[in-house]
Amino acid sequence: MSSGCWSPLPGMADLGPPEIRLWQRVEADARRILALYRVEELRTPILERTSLFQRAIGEETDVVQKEMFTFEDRGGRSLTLRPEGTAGAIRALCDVGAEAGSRVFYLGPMFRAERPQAGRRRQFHQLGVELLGPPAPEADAECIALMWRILSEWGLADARLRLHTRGTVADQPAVREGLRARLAEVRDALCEDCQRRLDRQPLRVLDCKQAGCQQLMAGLPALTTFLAEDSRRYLDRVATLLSSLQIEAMVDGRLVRGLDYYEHTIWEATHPALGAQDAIAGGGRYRIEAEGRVVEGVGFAIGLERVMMALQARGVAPPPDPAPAVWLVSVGDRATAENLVLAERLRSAGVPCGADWSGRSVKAQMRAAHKAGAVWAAVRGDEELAAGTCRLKHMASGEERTVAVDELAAVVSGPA
RNA sequence: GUGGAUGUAGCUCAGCUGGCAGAGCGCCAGGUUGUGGCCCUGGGUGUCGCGGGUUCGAAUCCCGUCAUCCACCCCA
Repeated sequence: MSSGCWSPLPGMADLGPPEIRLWQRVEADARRILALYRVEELRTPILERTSLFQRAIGEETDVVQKEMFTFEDRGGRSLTLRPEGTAGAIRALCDVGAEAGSRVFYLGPMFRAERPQAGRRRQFHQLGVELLGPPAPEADAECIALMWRILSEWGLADARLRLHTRGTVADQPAVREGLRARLAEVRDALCEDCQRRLDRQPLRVLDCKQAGCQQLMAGLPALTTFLAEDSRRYLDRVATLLSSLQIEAMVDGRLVRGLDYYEHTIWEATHPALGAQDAIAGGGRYRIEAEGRVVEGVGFAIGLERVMMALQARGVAPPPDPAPAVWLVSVGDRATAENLVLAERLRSAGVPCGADWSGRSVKAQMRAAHKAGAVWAAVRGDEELAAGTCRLKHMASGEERTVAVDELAAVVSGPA
C-alpha cells in the first residue's frame, strides 16, 4: 500500500502460508523425480562477478545488456545478482573439478531488473538442471524427458513443448548471414525493432510478435536450411527419440533462445492457462568456454512462479494448514503456566500441540481450538491440576471425559 | 525503458452530479460464574496511497508523485 521501508521492493514478494505449502509440495515432488535420474542438488551463491555472466550468457544479450542487478562492492568490484542459474552452476562445477557426467539441479531465486507484470517478477525462482557431457541426442532427450516428467508429476502435462536447434558454433555465421541476407530483401516491411535487430541479433526477428513481421517470417525458408547436414540430423534424431518416449514435441523453426551459450537442441514449454508470459520452462544444449576449457552440457530451467500460476489456474489449492492433535485450554494463571510444561511434554512425545497464553475466557480459547482445527481440546483448571487430570473434549463429536494427564499423549495419539 | 488501468477497514469492494466515511466477510466481546461450530446482540478496527492546488467545504475536481496490476519489450 505504501512505498515505505516496510514494504517489499517492486517485483519482489514475500512468500508464506498458505501459498508456501504448495511450493513445498511442488519442490518435494521435483526432488523425488530428480533422485530417480540421479541428479543431485547444487547450491551456489546468488552473488557473482559481473564478468561471469557477461562471458557465459553473452555480452550482446538483452539479459546482460539491460536486465541485470549490477553494483560495485566496497572494493570497486562489479558484482551481479544472478539472472539465471547455468553460469554459476558451471562455474561451481569447474571449481570442484567436475567433469562430463556431472548431474546437478539447483533451486532458488534469480534476479532480473525488468518491469513486473503477470508471471514476471524481479526476484523469481527457478528449478534448473544441468547434465554435463558431450553432445548426444540421447542425452538431450533424457534431459527433456526429465523436465517433462517433473511437469507431468505436477499435473501440467497439458503444457505445449516446442523444439528446435541452434546448430553448432560453426553453423552460426552461415545462419546469421543466410538469415540476414533473406531479411535484407524485405527490410523495409519489417517493424522498427526488427530493422534494428537485423544487425546484432537477426535470430530475434523470427520471434517478433508483430503481425506484419510474422507474416514475412512465414514466407522465409526454414532456419535449418542454413545449417550443416550433421546439425539437421542431430535435431531429427532428438525428435525421433522423443516420440519413442511418447513425448509430444512440435519442431518450430521460430523458436529462439535469448542466451548465447546454446548450441544444438533448444526447447521451450508453454502453458495455455498463462497470460502473455506463458513460458514455464526452457532449456537447451550449451557450450561454455571457461578458463581455457570447454564445458559442454544440456539443461533446462523451470519458472516456479509460473508453475504456481498454472496450477492455481487448474484449481490446485495449497494443502491445508496442519492441524494440531490437541489444543490446551487453561483456566487461571496456574493452569496456564502448567500447560506450557504439558505442551512441551506432548511435543516431546511427538504430539502436535497448540495453546494460547493470553488468559482469555475458556470460550475464546475453545474458539481458537476450533479455528486451528484441533482434533481434541484439553481443559485444565485448579481442580484438574490437583487431581492430575484434564477434561478432554473430542471436537467433532463434542464428547467429553476426564483423562489422567499422564495418559493424554497416548489417548490423543490413538484413534479418535 | 514505453503505454493503459487501479489505489477507500485485516480481506473483497461500494461511495465519485463536492456536504457527518460505508457494506459483506473476518476479527473482538457478551448472550453460557469452565466449553467451539449454528443463532442473537454489541464493537468500525480508517493517514480514503502520499504531496500540493481549487473551494465556505475534497475520498469525490485539478496537478504532481509513489505503488500495484495488465500489456509492449524480453524471458523461466
